[in-house]
Amino acid sequence: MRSVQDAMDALNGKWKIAIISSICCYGKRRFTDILNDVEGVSNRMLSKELKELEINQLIKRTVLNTQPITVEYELTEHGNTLQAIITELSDWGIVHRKKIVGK
Amino acid sequence: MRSVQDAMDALNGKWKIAIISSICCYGKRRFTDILNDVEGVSNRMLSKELKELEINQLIKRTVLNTQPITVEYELTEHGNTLQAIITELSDWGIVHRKKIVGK
DNA sequence: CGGCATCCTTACAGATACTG
DNA sequence: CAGTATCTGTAAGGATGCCG
Repeated sequence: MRSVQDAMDALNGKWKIAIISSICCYGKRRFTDILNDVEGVSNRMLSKELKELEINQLIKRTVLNTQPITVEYELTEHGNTLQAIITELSDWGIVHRKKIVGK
Repeated sequence: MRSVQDAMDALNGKWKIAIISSICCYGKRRFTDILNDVEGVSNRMLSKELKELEINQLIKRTVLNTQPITVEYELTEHGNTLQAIITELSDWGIVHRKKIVGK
């Protein structure tokens, strides 16, 4: 019961799922890349959501020693376990949309 | 991709999952019962979230012809399909909590 | 009993500009 | 490039009171 809330807390915010999907899809992904992948997100929000995902140990942030600096984001092992849930949510979302919007 | 967002939209708000869990757990549940089940929710919020759940055809609202009136809420067939997701979320939430808070 | 109306406070999030 | 800082509007949500 509380555990469901824990899970939702880790995924809340408008962009987290899209961000995870972007990173997951490419394996590794840079800040600006994600900014472009996720339609509508601002750098401010992206920064904030990435930070929260990192705190929750769903993604890993790596600073590369280049000039100018490059930052790579990738899913952690723990982050990867989300895939099953995302898939289920996606499946249900499709059914749900058909149900509500009509076929 | 959008479908995940559709699913999240249907489940957003602070209380929806708890409300669904309450109804689901008992089969049928009345307004005040849910108000007591879900710790911290106000009648204003409960009313609002129930309405949204009803619009999304996840719950069914039935007014009984008593004095004073009684209202019963129950999950629709469509609402019941959420159980799989809620279970998965719950499982993941438990793992996640262990991971973050530490065992 | 089961809400709705109102008021009010805070959290969320966009736009823009700036920094190492 | 990868963010931070600030400023601002909106919306979520709590408290309370009223009504059929």
